[in-house]
Amino acid sequence: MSKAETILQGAMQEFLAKGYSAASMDRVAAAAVVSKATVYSHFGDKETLFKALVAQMAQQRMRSILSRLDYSLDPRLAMRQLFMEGMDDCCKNPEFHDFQRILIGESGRFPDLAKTFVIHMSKPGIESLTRYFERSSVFNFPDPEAISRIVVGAIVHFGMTQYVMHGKEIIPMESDRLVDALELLLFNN
Amino acid sequence: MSKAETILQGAMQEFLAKGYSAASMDRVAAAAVVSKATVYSHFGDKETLFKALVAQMAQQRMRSILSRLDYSLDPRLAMRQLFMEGMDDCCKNPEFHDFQRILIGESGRFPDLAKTFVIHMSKPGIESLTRYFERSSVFNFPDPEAISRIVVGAIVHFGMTQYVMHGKEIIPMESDRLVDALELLLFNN
DNA sequence: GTCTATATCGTGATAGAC
DNA sequence: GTCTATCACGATATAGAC
Repeated sequence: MSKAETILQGAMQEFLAKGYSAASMDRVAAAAVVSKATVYSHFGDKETLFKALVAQMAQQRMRSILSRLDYSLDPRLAMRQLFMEGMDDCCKNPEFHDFQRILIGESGRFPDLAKTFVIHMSKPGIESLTRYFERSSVFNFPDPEAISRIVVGAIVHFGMTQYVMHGKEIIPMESDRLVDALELLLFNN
Repeated sequence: MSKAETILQGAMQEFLAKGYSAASMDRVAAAAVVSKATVYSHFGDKETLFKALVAQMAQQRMRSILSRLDYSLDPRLAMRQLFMEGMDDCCKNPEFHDFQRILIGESGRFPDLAKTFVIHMSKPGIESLTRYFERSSVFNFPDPEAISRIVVGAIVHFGMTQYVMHGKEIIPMESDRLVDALELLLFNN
């Protein structure tokens, strides 16, 4: 593994755990088992390192979201499968929870990072589902993109409330119930 | 205005703009036009001040969410009105965007604050809409609470993507389209 | 390229006068 | 209760030896 990769890995630990401002370059170096000067020679400063890290994480996540839709399956099954996988992504992945925390938390001071996330994750996700609605003869939505947004929003927000915001015990709900309800709405029972 | 209120107002400025870690007690004192020692004499330390501030903001927001549902209206109109108001809350309110950023951003290190938000805002919102679904004879959802979550999630996530995450220009969409689509799904045409 | 050692500054928090 | 002045610390960033 190259030194730059090692540093990024150390940075991931530190930034995901502490957020941008509270993260310490000392601890980044320590986690990467490298001197602090080495960190600064590879990435110019804290902000640059942070942006490189987020770009890398977004890229990794992007792969997993593409070509999730199986056009050969029965639409009802294809949707169920997609919703389930989306739920797992949003719910069973503590590292992704931290990623959301830091991205949203810093979206005020790092708007470009937030936009990168929207461009590489939200947009492709919404668009591929929209295309599926348009192409499948089962659906006849007057505004497929709006429906797509409702579906994605419902799933993402569920993971957000239950896990990122620790609402799991306060307003408990099995993710299957949300998937069933989505199916009911989309297929009109 | 009492000194405690003055301090909280200064703290709001600083914390909403910078987040928890990057916020400076010096600047809080400066914004409140008070000495730093005065801040510390009223609120013991930075963490306590932060929690007091979030509690106050949550309480203020809570009021606006209660009793939003008009049972005397035609369900279709009542829903439209509710969705529109929810959209405005989530979209047209920069201060709320910052509030979401900080709450979510710090939900890892301040889980109690996140839970407070869920208890006082998410839960009542979802429950009151669920009750409406249950009581209105127009709807016959097998799982009203799940439907309620879909609706709330779709609206909150829309504001999140378009405004908090600056996706407005990247994946543009009028909020009316989402409201129309929600109506279509709920009323089954 | 990588290290050790250091410069410089802003931070949270407090002591003590009034 | 409120101020001024200050402390001890850890932060980002860099200089210079190897």
